[in-house]
Amino acid sequence: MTTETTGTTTRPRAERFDPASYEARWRERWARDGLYQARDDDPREKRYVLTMYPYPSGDLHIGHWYAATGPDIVARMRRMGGYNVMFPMGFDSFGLPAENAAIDRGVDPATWTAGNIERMRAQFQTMGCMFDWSREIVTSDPEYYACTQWLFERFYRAGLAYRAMAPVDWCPKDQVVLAREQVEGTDRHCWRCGTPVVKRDLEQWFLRTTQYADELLDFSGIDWPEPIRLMQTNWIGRSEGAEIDFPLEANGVDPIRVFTTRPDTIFGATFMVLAPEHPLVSTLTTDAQREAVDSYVVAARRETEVERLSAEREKTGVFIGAYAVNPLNNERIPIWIADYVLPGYGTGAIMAVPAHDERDFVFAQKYELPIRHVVVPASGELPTDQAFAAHAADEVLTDSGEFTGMAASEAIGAITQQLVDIGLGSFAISYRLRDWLVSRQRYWGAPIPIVYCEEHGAQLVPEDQLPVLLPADVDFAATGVSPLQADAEFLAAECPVCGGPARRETDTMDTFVDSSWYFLRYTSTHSALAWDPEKARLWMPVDLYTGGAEHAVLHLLYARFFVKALRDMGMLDFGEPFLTLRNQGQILGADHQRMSKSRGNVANPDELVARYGSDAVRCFLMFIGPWDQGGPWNPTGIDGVYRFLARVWSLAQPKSPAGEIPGSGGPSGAELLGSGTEFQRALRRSTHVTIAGVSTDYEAFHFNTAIAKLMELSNAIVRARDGGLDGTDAYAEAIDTLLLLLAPVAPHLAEELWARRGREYSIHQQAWPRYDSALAATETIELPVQVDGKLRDRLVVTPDTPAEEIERMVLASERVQAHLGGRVPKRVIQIPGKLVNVVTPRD
RNA sequence: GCCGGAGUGGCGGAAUGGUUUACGCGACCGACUCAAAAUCGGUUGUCCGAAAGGGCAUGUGGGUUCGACUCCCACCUCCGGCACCA
Repeated sequence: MTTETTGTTTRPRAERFDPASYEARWRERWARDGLYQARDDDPREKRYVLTMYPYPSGDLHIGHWYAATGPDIVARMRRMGGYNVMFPMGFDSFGLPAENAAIDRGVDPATWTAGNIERMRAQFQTMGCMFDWSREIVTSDPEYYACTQWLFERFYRAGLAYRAMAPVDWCPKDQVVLAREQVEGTDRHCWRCGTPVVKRDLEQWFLRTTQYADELLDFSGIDWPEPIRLMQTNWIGRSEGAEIDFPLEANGVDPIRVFTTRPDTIFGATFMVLAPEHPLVSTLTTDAQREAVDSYVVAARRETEVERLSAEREKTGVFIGAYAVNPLNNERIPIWIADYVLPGYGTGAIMAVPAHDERDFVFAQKYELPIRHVVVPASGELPTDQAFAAHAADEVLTDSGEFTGMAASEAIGAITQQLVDIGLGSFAISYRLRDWLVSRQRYWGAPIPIVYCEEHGAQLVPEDQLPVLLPADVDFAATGVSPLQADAEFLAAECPVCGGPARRETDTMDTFVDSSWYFLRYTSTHSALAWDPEKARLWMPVDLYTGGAEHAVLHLLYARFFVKALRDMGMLDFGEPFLTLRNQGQILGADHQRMSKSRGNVANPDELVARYGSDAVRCFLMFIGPWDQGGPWNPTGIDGVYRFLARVWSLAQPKSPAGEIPGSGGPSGAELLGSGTEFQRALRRSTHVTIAGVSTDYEAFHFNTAIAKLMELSNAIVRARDGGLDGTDAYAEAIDTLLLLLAPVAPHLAEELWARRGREYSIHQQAWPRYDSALAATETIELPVQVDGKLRDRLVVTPDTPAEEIERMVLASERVQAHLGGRVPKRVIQIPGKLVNVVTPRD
């Protein structure tokens, strides 16, 4: 026994803080006891907490720890708050890397994936999260993808899956088509490998996401971050306007239908533009113009998507020789083709109003087409030149026949109505959103359950023949052709209608199909059905979903679409999968770049865990800053968090054999008030202020400030100990509360110390500490005193001191008097309990 | 270009109308040690001053207010998303 003279009182030397001595032991115990298994028959109210499952790339990196710890904290707090919490985990295990490994190294994708999953599962387990591993799912298991195929068949039967020839984005490196959402950036590159995509006309499978465009814009009833809602809203891109038919001058041809958001500018339409791909182009082109038009169309087809869509590129086009008629003033309008009009949006044709549309303006200038202003500011000032006039508020129509003088906002409806009345127009809405292209020309995915019969065309594989299994032992040569296409045994099928020979579909599904319903599978992992309806009703929807914001218009949009479609098929009774969504920030490399193997800036948590323990890594990650912000990785501060945990370790060691649980039977706040045990009272105040603060911080995902508050409490406990308070009920209450509040962040340390103090196993099954506002209240407050807004003095008063008394005390203050310098205060502002400000007359 | 988000000590950050810089890192000083590490105690926005004390400071410039990191207007920089969508 040693005696220390400064800082600490005499006590036995504490056992060294060594997380490795207990962390793994508790994890084994928790697993053995099934502590984190969510039971379907638990009568308590359910909470389904979910974090996005990872792709099994091989190793867990620091970002996985960061992403998982946040929801784990909330899940653990909810559980201690009395809820039946499910927090499952699984693997999104189909996808290209496995297949590329097969090509590069000759390993079977299934073997490669299984090995990665095994390693990552073990790494996940070192985090000490309360994952319910009994519900684990692996999307490449035949049991799982049988359900994915079965769901595809439901979508097909509901008319929500269809096959169509379409110009699609093709990644030449990965040899696969991509969904629109998987093509990124100004140079239109592949989301996975970064190679610029090219356009190809291919027959592909689509899911009809556009059917739900309007409903997907409705976020009422779900609590999602504003930026994600905005991104989805912009992606869907709803535009209200009109479709207008422009009859052709030549007889016997259908009119050209355009979409516009500005029908009020129709009197300013001086030419029309069709997309080069527009079906009417070849019929309308005059012989004189045919050669020029044909060569333009061919050139446009050869353009890459990048060149075609670049906004900076100079606009080009060709007059096709034909004319249309403006339905409202019968004016003759020349028809052009130009590739700045896109075939896939609206009707693929526009009325060009160069005075009021910047693109049309540029085009008109280049080809010297007339520019006519038909909308002017209400003040009546006409533009001095024939320049482009950006849209502004309070405009009126001019030079627009009977509509001249009408407010532009009103004219939009009035002109459209007139067109409706004469049968040449309709109110219309256009969306940017396209249907979801789900076919992938690769092996490692769920085969699309379709066969093609010469006589009966595309037919679903009968349900009792599912799953369509991926063949083993296939040849993964880098030929650019899916190995399935070269597998005669796989290709051979039977037509379910006539029993004759049929060819099997060789495309597999986008892995985002797998992840569009995995949250349903967790509710009934081993069910023969995709999910057990009763279990889904019990657990769904997900109460709290967390993950990266990069999925805003991918997974998060697809999953909402899926659930809405399944609801309309009568398979679910809700329309939103995730009630509350929170996005974690991204942990960047030390070089402030995204972590990636190729950059060599991936931080590996294993060394840190070995040195400091899981709890310290968890705490540190949660402490470095706001969870939704992320930031560059810099492990220097971990020592501070480790020291904090070591301090908790030494503080919470039992002084004597385990005893009563103090606090519960201790004096109430009211009894303590004025009891004379002022120091104990101060400690209890710290304890209860911390309960309130940490609870609200966890709930708001403010883990960094929650940990700061726990550090403050531990500092207060150190002072109390040094003041001789250990042994008191207030002291024991502070320690137990500290452990309970710390348990979600540092589950191993809290459990170990809880056990050492002789408390009931497990700390993770204890009730969340109760906050007593009377105990948190203060008897005296320190009021800052300002003169003209600058801090000059402080005043200690009781909260019930009358305002007149405070004012008298403030004005009596020497320091205030010194700063007044003889001036008479103009007024004294008091914010009760907050501050006093003495205002002097202005010079 | 359009739509979001963010700019506070040497560093990560705290405070969303009321004491700017909580909590932590780092640095410096001290205790313990033969010494070092670890641990513990202290100091730490900046300028002037021996001190008492005072001036200045939350990207920039204005405004509202007794009082602004916080609200309003204009601008600068950085990060993310979208990008010829009629």
